[in-house]
Amino acid sequence: MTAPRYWLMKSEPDECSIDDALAAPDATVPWTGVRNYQARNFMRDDMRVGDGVLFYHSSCAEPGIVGIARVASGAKPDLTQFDPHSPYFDAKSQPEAPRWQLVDVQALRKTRVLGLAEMRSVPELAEMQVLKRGNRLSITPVTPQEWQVIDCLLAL
DNA sequence: GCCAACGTTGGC
DNA sequence: GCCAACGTTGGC
Repeated sequence: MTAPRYWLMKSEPDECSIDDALAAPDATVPWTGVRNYQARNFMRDDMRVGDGVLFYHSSCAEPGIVGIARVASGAKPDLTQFDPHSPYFDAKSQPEAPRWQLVDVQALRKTRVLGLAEMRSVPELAEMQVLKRGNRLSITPVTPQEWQVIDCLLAL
């Protein structure tokens, strides 16, 4: 597959909000906690440093896109998988063969909240994976066209 | 390899 | 809190 250049990445604001990311050193955070193979594969196989990221808040009062970020590193092991005290601990993952990988994400700017209802109201965004019924994937590719439309909407 | 049961995600 | 949708597990 050709590497997409744009992504949407979900984060629960209770865990890591756009404000948390912007407040981190270099505004950069490791994208910990992904425990789904499809999402992991996107990070491991398809992301490149500099790819555009739509920072999305999920499981919260106002779900939606809340900021613009970029992929800031290549894939590396998610260390929380080896930490017995972490909720993301995976007893079946061996340090010699880490099962879960992550990338660093650098927040670039906070935007207004582009909520799901508004996204659904835009025909050009109808095919976005995050809007598909039953979608649960925490990382999804975004087309250049979708990126451009969202960029315009965020400027409003 | 099938598939039922179970656990999780996440909007509402 | 509800519940639809989906992924994973494990018995067979």
